[in-house]
Amino acid sequence: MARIENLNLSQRVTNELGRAIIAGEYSAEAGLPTEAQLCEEYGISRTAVREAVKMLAAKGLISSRPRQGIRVEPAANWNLYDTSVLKWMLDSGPSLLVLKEFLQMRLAIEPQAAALAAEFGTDEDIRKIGEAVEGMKRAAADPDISMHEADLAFHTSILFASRNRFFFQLRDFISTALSVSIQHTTPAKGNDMVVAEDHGKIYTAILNRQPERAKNMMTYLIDEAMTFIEAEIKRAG
Amino acid sequence: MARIENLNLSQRVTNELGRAIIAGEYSAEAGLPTEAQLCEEYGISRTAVREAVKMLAAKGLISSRPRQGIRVEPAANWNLYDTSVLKWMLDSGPSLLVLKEFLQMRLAIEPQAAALAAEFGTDEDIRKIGEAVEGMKRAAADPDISMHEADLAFHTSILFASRNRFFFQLRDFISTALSVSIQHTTPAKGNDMVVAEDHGKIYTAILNRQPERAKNMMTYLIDEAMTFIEAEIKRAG
DNA sequence: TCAGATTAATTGTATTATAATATGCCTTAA
DNA sequence: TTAAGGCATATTATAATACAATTAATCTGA
Repeated sequence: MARIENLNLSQRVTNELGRAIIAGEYSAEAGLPTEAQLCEEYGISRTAVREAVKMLAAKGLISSRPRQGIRVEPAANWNLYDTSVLKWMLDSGPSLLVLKEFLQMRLAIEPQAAALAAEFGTDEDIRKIGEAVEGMKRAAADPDISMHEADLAFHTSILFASRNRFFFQLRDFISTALSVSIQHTTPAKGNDMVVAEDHGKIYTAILNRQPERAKNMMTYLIDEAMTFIEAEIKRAG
Repeated sequence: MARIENLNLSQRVTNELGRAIIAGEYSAEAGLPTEAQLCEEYGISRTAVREAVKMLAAKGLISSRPRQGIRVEPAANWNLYDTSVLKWMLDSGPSLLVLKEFLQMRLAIEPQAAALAAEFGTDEDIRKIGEAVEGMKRAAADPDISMHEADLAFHTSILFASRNRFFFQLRDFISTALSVSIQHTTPAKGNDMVVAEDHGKIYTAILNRQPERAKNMMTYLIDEAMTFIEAEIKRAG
């Protein structure tokens, strides 16, 4: 197995197996090879294999029992809010369908997060949102600055400002969804300033402690992307 | 360690350590004991300890590196959407604050899920929602039947009907949030029929394919609980 | 035909040994 | 005195082996 990055052996095996499971390379009926077979296949010790199996089990992908072997759990049990699981999912091809599901989730989470930010965010929290908006405006004006990064910072800062750990916990999920979304919806870099200003309106609403307005502005923002994607889905048939 | 249920050794150690970490029994600075110390403390082999450590690491609670030992990860990295993690959190005392956070999340997720169910749920999906409502009505009329169970079935069936795997994935989270909510908000069993009928209105809206109405009805339902909790928080000071 | 015992396959746990990693100390030279 | 580099050391990472526990499948006997 190629040594990639700083990951240790069991982590690399976890990645490889996780990816394969989600890609559907092991059926739910047949399950995975036995520990012994995996040892041989990867040329590693049982220790490493077992640790990988435990990590995947902890993420809900598999379960293992004596005599029965290692089984693939139903996809409904996979912890999709685990960063690794999400990554493996996207490795298997981010279809337009998944993108739509992402946007449906964002439409639930982010407007509510914006409202909570307006209600409960500290001044410092809100200042950070403002900084992100400034970053987006600079990026819109200067092609050398990354718009994507500032965009992520904006959405993450709102989740943080919601002062609700369950919302903030979704930052990786939202970031991933946003990134995938951007890949599909950004045709030209012409309207970057318009986008930045739309984000600015959300910031202003939060700054002025207007939860409903912040929520509506955020809904609008995500709905725009949704409209775009639905058109694309229709075109793709 | 007491042998509880069918869990094997490493799973029991995982539970015990997970609970302790979330209860704050190990500081982020000091971290956990070394593997060797944990072996001695629990009287088990390093194999079992390491597998527990790997599982907790997979859930974002800890990380371990050579020479450095086992560190507690910042709480922001804990995967709160993992069923076990959520359980350990509640073991450490479900405060009114957590309850409020739960309701804020439900207010984001469930109305949107109801709207999606009205738009995309299959007839079979919606039939199941109807069954859950019937179950609630029976429970409201007959004190021998569990209202709680039917209530959970209702909310879960809507998540399923959303036809979005990310919403359905939250069924454990929502169920937990709902259970905690019920423990706090159900004083008497007098208004059970009213509650069942409120749920029935959501079902009817979904059945009639009225996403906006379904969303609003669900928002109303959860807002009721939120109002109750906010009053309780104010009273508790 | 069925209940119960037996067998065998697989994971679960323990033990020991060695390797890899990273921290902090120690040495050395500028 | 201080900074760079190497060395010792603590801890996890990996491997190998042995045996125990679990459970599915098979066999046995009435």
